[in-house]
Amino acid sequence: MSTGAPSESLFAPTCDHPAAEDPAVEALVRAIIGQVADKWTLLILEELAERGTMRFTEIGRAVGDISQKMLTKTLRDMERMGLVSRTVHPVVPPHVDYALTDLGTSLGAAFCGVWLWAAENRERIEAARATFEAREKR
Amino acid sequence: MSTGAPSESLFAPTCDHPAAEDPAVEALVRAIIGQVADKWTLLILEELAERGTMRFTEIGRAVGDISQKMLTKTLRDMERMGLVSRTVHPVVPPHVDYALTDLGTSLGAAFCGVWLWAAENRERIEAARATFEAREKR
DNA sequence: CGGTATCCTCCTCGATACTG
DNA sequence: CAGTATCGAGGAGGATACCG
Repeated sequence: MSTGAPSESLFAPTCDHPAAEDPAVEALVRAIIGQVADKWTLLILEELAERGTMRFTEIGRAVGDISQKMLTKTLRDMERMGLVSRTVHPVVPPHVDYALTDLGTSLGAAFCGVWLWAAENRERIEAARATFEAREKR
Repeated sequence: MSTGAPSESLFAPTCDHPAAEDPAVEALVRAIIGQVADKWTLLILEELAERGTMRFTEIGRAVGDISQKMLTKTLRDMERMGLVSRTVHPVVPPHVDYALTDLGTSLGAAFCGVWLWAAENRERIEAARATFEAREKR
């Protein structure tokens, strides 16, 4: 922000290799991150974290430009991992509520550092990109 | 610097919506995360964070099962974003060194929270998956 | 309303071959 | 050693139509 030193003490200072000790664990962790770091997952996570319980189409509208297929798929995957809970109210017309579990909420908190990093360093990245493009042409 | 960042210092523990205030910023941040949360990017980031300066084939060997194409592409993308620096030593045979920039190092630190989350909650996720599969069958 | 099923289109990614 | 160029398979993801 005002001074340098962006976000050093948000979490553990260095975090050299959290799960790198066990290659099997690392592979699993990597797989988890791969699924969790999905565009739609992140967006849905955000919306649910902000608004609490939401209905299917409500999430679709909030996220904006997501197809029904991707919305269903992403919600299922999140449910499968235990990030969201799905509650069906047996009425007509159907009514299905989605909400973050504790696990989902904690994931949102974990991603906070990355969000802040991206927000803080957005201009730096754009500048780097411009520099790279310029150097590329020469 | 930042266009109208009113120093929102009320980013308390939970980090509800870091950049959600400005949709344009959020879109850019999302794009950044999308690129940064790539499987190979994460792995290369890890290796470079642990070992420091490395050469092209050295990174390839360390990461393990990455094709030359993906290694080149990912390193270029990371360089483009200013995450790594690329130094060519004009000798025969060619010698190219890669190292994390300050930005790259800070990204590694930011991702620390997610790594820890994934490592800590690995078993919980696997349990949730098992539960989901079981419920699916009924 | 909240899905599932089908088709179709990019676009990523790997394998292979070649080069300075 | 450190790439670039080309091809081809496969999966991600959108559009559309239909169902409980």
